[in-house]
Amino acid sequence: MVAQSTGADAKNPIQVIERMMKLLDVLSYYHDPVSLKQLALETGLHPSTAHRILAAMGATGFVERGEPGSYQLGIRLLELGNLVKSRINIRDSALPLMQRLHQEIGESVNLGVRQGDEIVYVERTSSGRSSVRVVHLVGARAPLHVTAVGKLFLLEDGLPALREYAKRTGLPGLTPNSLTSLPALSRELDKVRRHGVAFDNEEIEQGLRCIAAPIRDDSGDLVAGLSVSAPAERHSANWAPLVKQTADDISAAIGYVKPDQPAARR
Amino acid sequence: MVAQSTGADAKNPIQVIERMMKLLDVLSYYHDPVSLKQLALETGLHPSTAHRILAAMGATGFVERGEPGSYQLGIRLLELGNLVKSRINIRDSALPLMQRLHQEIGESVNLGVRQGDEIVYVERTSSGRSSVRVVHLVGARAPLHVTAVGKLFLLEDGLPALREYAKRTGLPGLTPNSLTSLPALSRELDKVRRHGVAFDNEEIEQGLRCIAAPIRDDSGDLVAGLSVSAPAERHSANWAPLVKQTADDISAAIGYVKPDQPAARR
DNA sequence: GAAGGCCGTATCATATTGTGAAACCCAGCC
DNA sequence: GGCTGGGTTTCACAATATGATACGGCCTTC
Repeated sequence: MVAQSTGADAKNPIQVIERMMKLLDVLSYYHDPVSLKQLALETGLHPSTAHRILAAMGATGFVERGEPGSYQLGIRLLELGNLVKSRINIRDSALPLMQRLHQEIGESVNLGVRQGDEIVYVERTSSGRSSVRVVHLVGARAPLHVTAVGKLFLLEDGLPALREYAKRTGLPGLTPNSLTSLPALSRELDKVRRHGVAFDNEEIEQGLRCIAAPIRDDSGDLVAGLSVSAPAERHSANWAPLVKQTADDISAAIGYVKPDQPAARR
Repeated sequence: MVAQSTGADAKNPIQVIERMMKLLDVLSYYHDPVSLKQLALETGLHPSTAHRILAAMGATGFVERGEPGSYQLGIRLLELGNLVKSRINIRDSALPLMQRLHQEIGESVNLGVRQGDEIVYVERTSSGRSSVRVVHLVGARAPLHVTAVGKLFLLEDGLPALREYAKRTGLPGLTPNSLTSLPALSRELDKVRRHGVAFDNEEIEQGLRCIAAPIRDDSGDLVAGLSVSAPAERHSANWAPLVKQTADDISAAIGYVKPDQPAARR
């Protein structure tokens, strides 16, 4: 008797539910149907108990039974998942985290999405703290290759698409620092890949620098970029980890899970 | 005491889980955050009980708490849902149901997906029952406008795209019955829309008729068509409901939920 | 500004609920 | 045929979740 539970328990989260989650964890770990024995083994539950819980979940479509004694995640989860997805909204999910970042850094934090060959800024922290309020109003647009956020998208596109973009747009320069040649831009994107964050070093506007990190949705698609923009003299490269972390947090909030660490919680 | 449960219970599906599902049902019904009271009311659970269960679910990400006492479905469901989605495979899900249909009708049952301007058949029931085995081998291709399955996709595309298709392909005819003019094809698609199934009346091959119904995935996209093909003399229009039903069953199996009846189960 | 609701959360004795050892059953295998 | 090894079902037991009650914010009302 008594739970010989492997891990620690938070408070009193109804053992049944906790066990249920354990089972779902195991099921989500193996993409193929799992046998009862296996489940019982890995969760540390009695086969009997596991069976009972699984049966209950089966009745509601949480799990499906193929061969008797063989279980896998059920479509009901897909239904519910889609419901969640439909209510998720990047701006709303991002805003609180953006504000947190804004508190920490004290500079403008922006959320930009791609629209064709441009980045459009859809959200911006609007505290009055910073006296010199630089930059992008909400709704502002800018070419991909001169913005930090835009570079994230260009990298995602891959080299062939980058070439087309270059040909299509001619890579216009807005400041002396703008990267207006394909090789220069390509090298820059390589840097972005290595760092996981992108920079804009006075490429769109003199005296303005940016750092941006990618935000991905539940299917792994790059859906937005989070950027901090500040006057060049106040800019600090130390922000990079913070920006990246915040972007990751937002990604998580909208359902992104790192490819290597699947949905399993434990 | 005693469960004053509204509905009937299957066997002994662990009350807690059943209750949990009730809560999820209510949560999935309202797309916005729901208050504890509301939940308790609609599920018939004691506020205290509801609270406890919700807390447990909250600990695992099944539900999220915004304002205290305000609950909504959590991202964990999205994670699990995506896992389910990734393992779902139309062919595998469709096959058993196709075989069932094949039993009932005794004619070839085919599964076709779109590939550019063609339908390609990716699965076919292969019982030896019917001596005269007509039709499409797996892997066979055919233009959209002369196949029942193809018409489903053309209808989905809408009129403008249909015009482009017509211009692009020239609507070649394969038999005297083929519809080779835009007006004729457009009228035909109207029929498809009204009936919910599409027909092919010896349009691809003399003496061969088909009925097809649409298969949709969890996001409502048309992903395949299910068709029954038979020699014209054996063909029966009575199959239509059966084909439609089977296609609907397959859709359900891969996560499609009818738009008007959301994920709620009860 | 105090009183009164209202709603979410925490407490705790109670008995209803889920538990798990053992029995059962069904295949497949020696 | 008997045996092993899984899945499923049973059942007496007590640990478990239950829900009446109490608590504590917060807002509205008077």
